Amino acid sequence: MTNDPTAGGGDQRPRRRQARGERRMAEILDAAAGVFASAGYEAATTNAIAAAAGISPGSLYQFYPNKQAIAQALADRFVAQLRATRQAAFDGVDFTRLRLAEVLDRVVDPIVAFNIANPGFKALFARPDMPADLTEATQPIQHALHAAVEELIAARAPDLPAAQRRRTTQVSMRIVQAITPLAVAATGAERAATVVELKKVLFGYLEPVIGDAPTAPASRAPARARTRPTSDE
Amino acid sequence: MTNDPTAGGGDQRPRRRQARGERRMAEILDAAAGVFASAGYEAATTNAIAAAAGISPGSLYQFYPNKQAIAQALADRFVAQLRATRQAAFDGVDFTRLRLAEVLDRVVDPIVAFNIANPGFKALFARPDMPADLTEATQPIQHALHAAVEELIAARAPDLPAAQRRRTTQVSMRIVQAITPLAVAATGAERAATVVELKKVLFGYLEPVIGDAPTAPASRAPARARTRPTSDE
DNA sequence: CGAAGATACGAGCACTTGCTCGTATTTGCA
DNA sequence: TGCAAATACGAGCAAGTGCTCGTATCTTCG
Repeated sequence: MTNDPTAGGGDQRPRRRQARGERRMAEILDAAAGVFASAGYEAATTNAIAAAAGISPGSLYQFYPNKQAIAQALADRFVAQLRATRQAAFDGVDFTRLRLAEVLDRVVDPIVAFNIANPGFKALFARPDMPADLTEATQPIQHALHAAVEELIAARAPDLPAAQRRRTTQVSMRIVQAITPLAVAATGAERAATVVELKKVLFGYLEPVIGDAPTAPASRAPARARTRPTSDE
Repeated sequence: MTNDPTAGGGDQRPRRRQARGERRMAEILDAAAGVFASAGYEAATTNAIAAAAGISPGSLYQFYPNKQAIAQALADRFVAQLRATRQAAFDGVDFTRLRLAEVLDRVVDPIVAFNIANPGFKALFARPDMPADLTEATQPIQHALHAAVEELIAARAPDLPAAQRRRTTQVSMRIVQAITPLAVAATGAERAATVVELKKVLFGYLEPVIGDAPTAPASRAPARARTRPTSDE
C-alpha cells in the first residue's frame, strides 16, 4: 500500500527492492510499532527505531525518507488490518435481526482483540503529539467506522433525528476508545470483566435508543441495512 | 502552594520575592497554560513560554529552575482549583438522599464547567507525553476524585463487591474523561446536548448498580456518607 | 544616599534530534 | 566471473532544545 512502484507521480523512481529489502522494511515497521507504542510519536527517535530493528540509522534511511514516512507506513499497515477487522464485524451482518447484546458482542470483541494484537496502534492514532497530516491518514478508517456505526443505529432506530444519531454515534465511539485501553492493560479475568463493563456501558446507553430486541423479524429476507454499500474504499 | 518558604528541607532558602516577582510568576504560569494547551508538554519550549509571558528566557529561569517546575507549579494551581471544585460538588452532600439524575447533575456539571474554564488543564494532565513525576503530581487529586466517586457508589450500593465497585468507578471516570472534551469543544446548544448525552451514558451504566431512587429516607438524620472524612489532603 | 539583593536581559553553551554522506559489502543477473 | 545496483555502516552535521552566565537595572531599607 505504501510502496506501490507505480504510485506517487512526483517522486523519483521508487528504487528496485530486493527481497531482503522488503523484509527489512517490515522489520523496521515492527520495531517502530514497539518504539512508538512505548514512547509516543514525538519522543520516539529514529536512532532508537533503527537500534530496535538491529540496523544503523543510515540503513534505516535507505528505506524510509524520514520519520513521518515510517509512521505513515505503519499507519497504513494498521489501517489495512483495522479495515479487515471492521469488514469482518460489519459487512454482511443484518444488525436488525440480532438482540442488542449480540450486536455489542459482534462489534466490541473484534475491536478489543485488534487493540490487544496491535499495541502500537493506539499510541500512533490516539495520541495528540503528532503532525496533522499523520492524523489525517487515520481519518478514512475513522470515518468508515463512524459511518458503519451510524448506519447500524439508523437501521435499528430509523426515526431518530440525524443530529441525535450523529451524537449517539460519536459518544458511543468515544466510550469504546476510552474503555478499550483499560481492557488492553488488564489481563485474564480482569480483562474479561472490563470488556463486560464496556458492553454494559454501551447497552445502558443504547438500549433506550435502539432497543434490545431485534427490530426485524428473524424469518424475513435480508433487510436493507446489509445491502447498502459502504461509501468509502 | 509551590513556593512555601518553609517547605523543602533539602533546598536552599527559596529566595525572598518582591511583589513584582510574585506577579511575574503568575504571569509565567498564565503564559505556560496557553503554550501547554496549544502545543502539549513536550512540544512547548521554554523560550516560547518566556516569549508568551513577555520576558527573556533568562528572566524565566530566575523564577522556575526548569521546565518541569513550571509545569509542576501550573499543575499545583490546577489541582487547587480542581480540589475546590470537587469539595463544592461532594463535601456535605448526602448522595443517598438524591435521585441518581440529581447526583449526576451535581457531579458532572462542575466538572464540565471546570474543564471549560481551564483549557490548559487537560493538555497538561491527560496527555501522555510528559515525565512520570509530572503525572504523579496529578495523582493526589485523581485519587481524591476516585475515592469520592467510589465512596458515593459504596454509599448507594453497599452490597456491591469491592472489586466490582472499583471497576465501576474507574469506568465511570473514564467515561467522563472521554466525553467531557466533546462538550468542551462544542458550544451553545450542541454543548448542552453533549452534556445530556454524557449524563445519559452514566445513568444507563449506573442505574442498574446504584438505582435511580434515593436509598435513604429523606427525613432521616445525616447519613454516614457525608460525615466520613476524606483521607487525603 | 548607598549597598545588597531581586529582577531583567539575551547571546550562547551543552546536548539531543532527525538525517546525510562517503564508503564498504552483498546481491542479482548477463 | 564481473559489474551495477541494492544494502549496510556509523561518524558527524545542522537545527533546535533546555538552560547558563556575565552583566545591567531596579527595589528595598539601613
